[in-house]
This record gives sequence, C-alpha cells and structure tokens, in this order.
Amino acid sequence: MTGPQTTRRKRANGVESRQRILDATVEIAGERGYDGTSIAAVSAKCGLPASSIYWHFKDKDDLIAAVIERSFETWLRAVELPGEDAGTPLERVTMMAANVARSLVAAPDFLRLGLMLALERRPTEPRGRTVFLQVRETAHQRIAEIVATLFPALAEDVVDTLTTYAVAGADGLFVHREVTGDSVDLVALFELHARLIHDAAARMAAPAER
Amino acid sequence: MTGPQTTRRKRANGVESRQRILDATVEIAGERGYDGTSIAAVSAKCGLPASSIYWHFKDKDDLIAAVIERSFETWLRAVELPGEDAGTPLERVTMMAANVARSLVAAPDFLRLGLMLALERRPTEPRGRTVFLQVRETAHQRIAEIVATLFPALAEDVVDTLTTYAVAGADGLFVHREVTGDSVDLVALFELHARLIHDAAARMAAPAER
Amino acid sequence: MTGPQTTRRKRANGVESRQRILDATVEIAGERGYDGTSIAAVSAKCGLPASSIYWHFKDKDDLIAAVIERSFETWLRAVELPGEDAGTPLERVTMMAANVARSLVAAPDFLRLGLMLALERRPTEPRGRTVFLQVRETAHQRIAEIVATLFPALAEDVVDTLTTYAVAGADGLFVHREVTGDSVDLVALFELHARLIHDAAARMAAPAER
Amino acid sequence: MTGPQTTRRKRANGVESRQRILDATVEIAGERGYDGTSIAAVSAKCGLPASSIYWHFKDKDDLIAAVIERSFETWLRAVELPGEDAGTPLERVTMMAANVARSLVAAPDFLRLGLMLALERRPTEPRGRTVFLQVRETAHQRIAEIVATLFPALAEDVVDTLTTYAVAGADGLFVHREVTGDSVDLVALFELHARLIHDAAARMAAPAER
DNA sequence: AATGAATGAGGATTCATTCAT
DNA sequence: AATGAATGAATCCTCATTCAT
Repeated sequence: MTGPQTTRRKRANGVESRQRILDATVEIAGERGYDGTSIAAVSAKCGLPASSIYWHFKDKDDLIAAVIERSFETWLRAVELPGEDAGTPLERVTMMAANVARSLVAAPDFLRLGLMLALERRPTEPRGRTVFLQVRETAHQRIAEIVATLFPALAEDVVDTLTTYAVAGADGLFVHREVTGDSVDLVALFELHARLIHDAAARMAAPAER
Repeated sequence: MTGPQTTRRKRANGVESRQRILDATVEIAGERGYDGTSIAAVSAKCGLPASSIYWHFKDKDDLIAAVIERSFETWLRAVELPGEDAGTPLERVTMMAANVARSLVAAPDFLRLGLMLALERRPTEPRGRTVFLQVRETAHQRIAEIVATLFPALAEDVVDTLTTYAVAGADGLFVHREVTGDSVDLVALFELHARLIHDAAARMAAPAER
Repeated sequence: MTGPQTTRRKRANGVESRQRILDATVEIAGERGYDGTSIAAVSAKCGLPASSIYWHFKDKDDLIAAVIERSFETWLRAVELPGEDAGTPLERVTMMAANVARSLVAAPDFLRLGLMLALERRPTEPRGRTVFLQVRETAHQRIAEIVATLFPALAEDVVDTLTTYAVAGADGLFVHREVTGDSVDLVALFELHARLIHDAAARMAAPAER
Repeated sequence: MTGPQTTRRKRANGVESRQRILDATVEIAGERGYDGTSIAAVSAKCGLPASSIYWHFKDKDDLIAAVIERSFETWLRAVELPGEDAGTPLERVTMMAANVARSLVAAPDFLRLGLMLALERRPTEPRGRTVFLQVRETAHQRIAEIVATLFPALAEDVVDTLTTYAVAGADGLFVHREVTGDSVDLVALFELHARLIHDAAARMAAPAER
C-alpha cells in the first residue's frame, strides 16, 4: 500500500512517529478537549502503543501543548497575507478578514482546541492553555499595529478596544460556525465584521466630520 | 416511621439535597467541562455520597443537562428587560446590551458551560449540549424579533445575519472576559457592540441616505 | 464451607472487608516492603477488586500505615508482661526478654515491615514509616523507665544508652533470625542479650565494687 | 573508525560508564531498595540512556548484584585493621569495633542495601541478596576465628553464639544510626558493644573464677 | 561502546454506576 | 429519601527489557 520499505514498519523513525502522534492528537483533542483526550484513544488512532507516546512526550500536558504549538504554526501558514498594501483601508481590512476566515475553515483545530482550553479553569493550568493565550496575545498586538497604521488618528486605547472587539468577533463567529455547521458562510460574516469595524474606526478617526 | 410532612428537618429533604448537588455541579462543570466533571468531585463538594447523586439524577448526562437548564433559568432571571419601549432605537439597543452584559458578569455559568459543551464533539452528544443549543436558538429568534421591530425596513435574511452577528459578538466578548479576567469592562464592550450593530442596521435600513 | 449465609457473599460487610484487605497486605508488605507491595497483588490475595481497596483506604500509603498500626497492636497483644515484679533484676530482665523474643517469633510482621520502612529513604516519607518510628520511640521510653526502676543508681544518659543498646540488639537478633531461618533460637539469644545488659548495668550502677 | 586505544576521550569509555552507572545505582538502591530502584531513575542520575545500562549489565538483578559486590569492596577497604596484635584482648576488641563503626559511617551503602535485600522475601531471590549473605557469612567466620584466638578456652558453639551476637549487635546499632541520624555516636556504641562481649567472653572463658 | 526508539505488562488510582439496605 | 459498599472498565503513566543501528 505505502510502496517500498513497507517491510513491517518498525525501523525506529522518531520524527515520523512524533508526527503520527501529533496528527492523532489534534484530531481527538480538537473534538473532545483536554479531559476528553485519552492517551489510549491517541494510541489507538496513531497505531503506536501508549508507552511509545511517552517516549516522545513527557506527559499528556506536554503532548497537548505540542499540539497547540504545531496547529498554530499550521494555521499561521494557512493565513496568507498577500499584497497588504493595495487598495483602500476598507478593501484591505476586508481582504484580511476574508483570509482569516478561510484559514479558520481550512485549519480550525488551533482555534477550536485553543478556545476549549481557554474556557476551562483547572487548578493546575495546562501548558497548552498558556501557550494558546500567549500566541493569541501576540496576534492581538500585530492586529493592533495594522489598525494603528490604517487609522493613524486613533488614540492608542481606542485601537486596543477595536482590536479586542475584532478578535472577539472573530472568536464568536468561529464558534457560531462550529456549532451550526458547514452551511455557515464564514467568509461573508467576517467581511461584514471587517466592514463594521472599519466604519467605526473611520468615524472615530474623523470626529470633526460629524 | 415519621409521619408525612412532619417537617422533621435534616432527615430526608429531597429538594434541598437536589439544590446542593446542582450547586456543586455548576461550579465544577463551569470550570472543567463535561469530562472534567466527575461524580466523585461533585460528591465531595456537596457533601452527599455519590450514590445519593444517583438517587436524584439518572446519570451524569442527566445531571449536566439539569445544570444547564437551571443555570439558564438563573441567567434569564438576571437579565431584566425593563421599559424596553423607551427612547430611540440606539438607546434601547444599548440598554439591552448593557443588561445582557451585566447578567453575564453576574451569572456566567450558563454561557461558560454552554460554550464548552457546544465546542465539544463527542460520539454521543450530551443532552446538556442539545438543551443549550435549543435555548440559544430560542434566544436568537427573540432577538431577531426585536431587531425586526426596531428596523422594520430590513429584509428577513438581513435581520437574521445581524442577529447571528450580535450573538456571536456577545459570545466572543464573553470569552474575552473569561480569559482576560475581571478587569475587562464587559458592559462598555457590549455597548460598543450594540452601537456598531445599530449603526449598521440603520444604514442598511435606509440605503437611500447614502 | 463457611456454614450458613454463604449465599454468595456480597452483602456489603465493610468491617470484614477491611480486615481481609489488611490481612492480605501484612502478608505481602511483610515480605516485599513498600514498593514491592502492589495493590493488584493485595487485591488478588484478598479477593476484593482493587477499586474496593480504595473505598477502604485513601491510597497505598494509607493502607501501609494502617497495616503498621494494626500489626503493632497485634504484636503488643502478643507481648504479655506477666508478674513483672517477681524475682531478682536478672530474672525479671531475662523473662521480659524471653517474652519479647517469643512475641517476635509469633508476630514478626510488625518489626519486619517496620525495619524495611525504617531503612528506606524516599523523598516523601511514607506515613507508615513515621508511625513505626513513633511507636518505637514510645517503646524506647517505656523500656528506659523499666531500666531506671531496676537500676536506680544509673545516670539518666547511661539508662538511655543502655536502652538504645537493648533495642538495637533486639533488632539485630531479629534480623539474624529473619535471614537465617527458623532454626535460630531467638529466645536463647534474647536471654543472653538480657544477661549481658543486666551485668553491664549492675557493674555501672555499683562502680565502687570495682 | 578510531584506531584502537587512541585515547580519544569521550567516545566509548566503557570503564568510566560502568562506574557512573554503579555510582548512580548505589545511591538509589541504598535509599530505595530493590523494587524502588528503577532503571529509568538510574539512567536519569548517571546521564546514560537506559539501553546503555543494559549494555553493561545483563539485567536489573545483575546490576544490583554488581552494586553489592562493589560496595562490599569499598567498605572492606574502609575497614583498616592495623596492628591487630597490640594490647590486651579488650583493647584489641575495642579498637576493632571502633574501626568497623568508622567504616560503617564512612561507607554505609553496603550494609544498608544489604540489610534491605536481606529482609525482603521475594519469589525469585535477587542475586544481590545471595551475594550479601555469602559475604556476611565469610565475615562471620573471620570474626569467629578472632574470637577463638582471643579466648582459646571457649567452646566452639559458644564462640559461634558470641559471634552471632556481635554481628547482630552491629547490625542493630547500624540501623539505629540510620534511623536516628548523624547525631548518633556509632563509635561509642560499638565500643560499648565490644566491651560487653569481651566481658562476657572473659567470664565464660574462666568459669572457675565464679 | 553505545543509543534512539519501541513495546507489552503492570503500576496506582479514578471512573461512572449499581445494589442491598 | 438516602447511603455504605462494591465493582469492572478506564484513567495516566512507569516498568524492565529489546532491537536495529
């Protein structure tokens, strides 16, 4: 099936095994969350015995954190930010929103698992949660910079509020699609979201006009 | 041994025990989600033995569903919708948003647990998830009616989209507060949210003005 | 076999189960020490499933500690201290030593497991070890009192040293028998031990005689 | 690739690795006993991977046995027996006891691990236990010879009993120190031990005196 | 002379649930 | 209206050991 060297795959290939484990884990953790992800289930899905998982990852926490890290990178790669400097602010903002929407449809694992982790409050916080929140904080700042560039007249705290609002809206729309199903046109909703924020920013940036 | 209704306190008070169990469960399930909520933990928190929990609830699924139902009612009671008919559409929308924000700060369990359940995808869907989604669908429709009333000129599908957007934004802002902490001014963010939606609705309702 | 009510023993008898578990545990722990005692082995020996053991004992540490406590009581009961006031000091000391020797042959679990625990040094000390050392400290003091009563002329620190020496000798002789087997006449060795200590005490108590 | 004996340090130094493994193992086994000593822990402590340990030792049993052997040699080297023929029997016996006491303080691993192994009773006896008991039997005989030399009048079985008593006392005092801590003056206790035995031997060797 | 990777068996402990009282 | 006791399945993780390189 897999072509040559299928000679009873056993010849110790660390890198590939690690990937297989991570692949299995995103799938399960993305659907069931931290507690719902059992090592036995991961083992069954990836074909390696549970004890092998512990060769590659210190413990479950480490595994989930690694999943978050890798799925973030996967998602980042899915967000292509092409020709950012073309067009009016509205056009640019809309295009970026559409891009993000498309990336979330293509690679939803990162945000889906991340939000689940984020909502949980357990005595000893999973490392994956910390990683997710850090990554998301970085994203927040990058978006804030873009907003500040597009609307230089806005005060810093206004930029921050708008960014928070932008991210929150993205989260909420994503959740909506996750709950409602594939029929939701996430791109359209994100474009609407972008337009509303753009208009608000434009109005706030030019109060004299009123 | 004891006659009926002999109000012999401490012996057999079904209603109070049920409440104690539910109280303990909201707290745990609201923090840990479905899988993270163990009967043993609930038992420890409410002081009743595990077997007693099974006297009051068929199984864990039933317990969680009951929690969702009760915390929804609690939350509903927290959303007072007074004098809805006073003021301009913007004022009314803003006030409603602020009310909802306040209720979510006061009784966050419902939405917090609900979102956790909503995000999970497990083979046999918990009844609690179904309940949450139904309740939320009802809420969606009620909001849509209000939007339609305030902006009669809007087409039905536009009303629906705006409602979806309104709810999604609320979810996202709620998540933001849950993640970031009490320092977030949820009321202000909800008011901003309301204003943006109002403006969009107003513009869409009067395209000629443009 | 066991007479009446053998009707499929399942009728929840907490006290008896607890005893069965403890009985199984002394036997195993007395032979294998802390790490060598697996819950599965205890379960197999007592017939109750592992999970039932956890109904009766918080964890393995708790179980081992309970074993130490109970086997100490068993051993205490085996040490009968009859007519302590008869005869010369030598006679009395010798008889006491013989009694202890006999009790150690009859109920060796306490000291055997206790010594194993005492010799181990693990990061988090087992509660059983603490219990053993406390009990043994109490025994030390009681013996010291007897020595002081029999030889009132001895200084306090001399009494203490002799007591330490007496207990250490007992430990060592016990270990010797454990290692060498039943052929060792522990009573005779303990009587020799008693005589040597008595002579030393007598000589120390009356230095003038020299 | 590298020529033989090219003293190309760091690559393949079997002897040093073996020592590092043994060093790590004494430390762990001396604290935790047979079952408490895991290959993983040894690996972590010595820095070599677990598989390397299996290159040097057949299995865990072999490793523990090697540790016993080496720590016995270490301890033997610590017991210097200088000028044994000087002085009275009491002086000689006392000096020897003090020497042993000092060696046990300096190199306690041998006896500590040995006693732990000796007390355990497992289905398949560890080779380390056998080694320990053999070594100790040899020691017993050597001590018996010395006793016989010092007190030629003693019957053979009396010599044997006194030797047993001497060794047992040493064990017990050692355990006492292990349990109680460094504050115990093991040398003084061993000297007392030696004196009591000497006096007993002297008295038994000259019954006429009575 | 070593080691990265793998693995089945077993470790302690918790799970949701039941049942007799 | 409750609960003490029990239980099999599952939990996470470590065990000693092997094997190809």
